[in-house]
Parts: sequence; structure tokens; C-alpha cells
Amino acid sequence: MGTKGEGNRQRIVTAADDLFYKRGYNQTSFQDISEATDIPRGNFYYYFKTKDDILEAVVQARSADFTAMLQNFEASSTSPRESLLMLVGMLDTNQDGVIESGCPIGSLSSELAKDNASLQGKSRIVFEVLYDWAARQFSASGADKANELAMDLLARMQGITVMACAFKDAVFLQRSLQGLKEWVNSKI
Amino acid sequence: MGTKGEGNRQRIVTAADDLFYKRGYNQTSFQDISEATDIPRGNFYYYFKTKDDILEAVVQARSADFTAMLQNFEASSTSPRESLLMLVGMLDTNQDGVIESGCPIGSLSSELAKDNASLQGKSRIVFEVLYDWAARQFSASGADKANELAMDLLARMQGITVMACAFKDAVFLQRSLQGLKEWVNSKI
DNA sequence: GTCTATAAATAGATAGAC
DNA sequence: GTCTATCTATTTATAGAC
Repeated sequence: MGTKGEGNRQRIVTAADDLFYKRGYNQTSFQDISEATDIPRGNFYYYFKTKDDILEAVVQARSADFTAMLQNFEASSTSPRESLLMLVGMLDTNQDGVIESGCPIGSLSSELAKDNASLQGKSRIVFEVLYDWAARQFSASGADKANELAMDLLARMQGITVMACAFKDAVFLQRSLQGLKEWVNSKI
Repeated sequence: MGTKGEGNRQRIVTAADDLFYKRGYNQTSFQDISEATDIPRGNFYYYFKTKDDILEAVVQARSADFTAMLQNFEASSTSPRESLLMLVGMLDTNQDGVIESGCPIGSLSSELAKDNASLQGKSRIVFEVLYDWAARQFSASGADKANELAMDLLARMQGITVMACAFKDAVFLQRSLQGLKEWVNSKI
């Protein structure tokens, strides 16, 4: 901690986070991360024993980032309903990324499901951060079956994302976001 | 046509179709397909110039398979509503596959979006087969905005699939299927 | 049409100098 | 802590014998 190399470690994780989202985990090589950071390949192994370890660090970073963002939603809203609408609004804020590369959490899970069940399990914690938070918002608003509503909300967001990305369709995305916001309002 | 090698070509496509679903396109090697078919790697290039060509053949096969299946749904149902419920029922029939590997169409699109936009565009035709058919069912039942309903239905199915696979949750899948069937009934 | 051998490139990972 | 050189395995793809 506080050592000289922590800056490098952080830069590796940040670059890997971005590349894993835009190109996928398996299709991102050490060379890609090296070029993005200007840190030589061989140096990576001072910070991470394996490529899987880099992914685990990325998962930790994403969990922290989402946790901070969700706290921000709560802090800047006046009701759980408003907080949940901010979560939905992320698909609008990140519209270009959604259409180009999908959801960073959902697409990573789908990729790892096929060839690395162990890593898929570890990466699930990012989904769980969102799930727990959404369930708390529904619960705080007095809604029935808050846990189920939280899963339903995440499923709707994932489905909209997959189709908007598959068809490169911003019109569908915007129409669906409107419908999803109405759904949230109808449940609270 | 009718030549000796067509049997081999068919076996390659069938094995690749299965492997692309269960392991993903990029994570499936010629060696994997070779071992699954007992056809030597070198022989593949008699039938396909590149790995991308194999995927295009798989996409054609999937389009034909889904077209036949959807025709079957129509033939064995007494209403467009019933046909649409059969489509939803696929997630139940293929429950184990959904939880293990997701949706073959959706997960392929998500994978290709990240590193092969050209192939993603070509593989979209399988989605379009489902979309056109679903829109026709909604339209035949007299529903308003059949095209939008078709996209919404596919988005719901994709979202349920992504979350059921991410959380390995059959209970969520079954509950969501019930909800989706009720949604279909409410729209027709 | 079928198959073996191998090319050419790239992957993740290691050793060891500095 | 940093970086170069390299190892080993695997990838897609080709050449050419049969």
C-alpha cells in the first residue's frame, strides 16, 4: 500500500475494465492492455499472477464503482422511486455504449457462462450489488415482493440492452426505457 | 449436391452449432469441432474457407431450424395467441440449456458485438426470423402495434434468459415465464 | 474427397538482468 | 519495481501427398 507500483496496478485495472467491456474478456490480450497503458506485458505479472486475477480485480473495481454510483442515486433523490428511475436512466446515459457493446455486467456473465463457470460465479457479485440495492428501494417504498421486483427490473434492463445492441436500435431503446419507467411507477 | 462430402459438411455444421452455443464462437477451435466429429482439421478447409464461413453456415442452419419450428407452432395451435405461448414455452423446454448457456441467438449476438460487427450483422437474421414471425402472430390476432409487441416479447425473453443464466436460478425462470405468458394474454 | 504435416501468428506465462 | 527476452501451447490456415 502506498508503494510506487500501485499507480501502475490501478492503470492496468482501469484499462482492462474498459477493454473487457468493449472487446470481451477472452478477446482482450495482455498485448491489448499493454498498448492501452504503455506498461510492458512482463510487468503485469508483478501485480497479477494470471489473467483471471486481473478480471477479479476488475470485478472488485466495478462493484465499488456501482456501489458508489448507487449511493449517489440515493443521495440525490427524494424517494426510492426516484432512485430506481435513476438506475433505469443509466441505459439512457450510456446509450451509445449499450448499443455498441451491451451491458458490461450482463455481457460478461453471458461470456463467462460458456467457458469459465468459476469466474462467472465470482463476477456475479456485481449483479448482486445492483439486485440488493434495487430490492432495498422497492422494499423502502412499501412494495410487495421487493426481491422479485428487483430481479424483474434487472431482467427488463438486460432484455432491452440485448435487443438494442443486437438490432443497433436507439429508437427501440428509448421507447423501451419509457415503458420501463412507467412499469416502475406502476409498482410503487 | 448429392456428393459424398455433403454428409461431412452437415456434421461439421451440426457440431459447430452445438459448440458455438455451449462454449461460444471465439472459444470454439477447429480442434474442438474436429474431436466432436472425428473429421481431421485439415479437411474442414475443403468445405469452408474460414472459420467465419462455418459460422455463416451455422446461422443459415439456425434460421432454417427456427423457421421450421415456428411453422410447427402455427400448425399445432388453434390461434396466434397459442402460437406465441409456444414460443415462450421454449424457455421452459430448454430450461437446462438456458440456465447453463443462455440463449443461442442472444448470447451469440452479444459475443459478436464486441469483436466482429460484420458477423454480428449477419447473425441478426436469426433474430429477424423470430421477430417477423412474432409480429405476424400479434398482427393476426388484431393487436395494435404488432411490431413493437414482437420486439418487447423478444426483449422479455432475452432478459429472463440473461438473469436466469447469471444467477443459475430455475425458480426465477419459471416465475418469469408465468408472468410473460400472462403478459402475452393481456396483449391479445 | 480425404488426410498429414506444418506454416505463421498469437496467446498466457516465466526467467532473470537491471 | 521494471523491463527484455523467451518458453510453451494453441490458434487459424496452407501445401501437398494420397
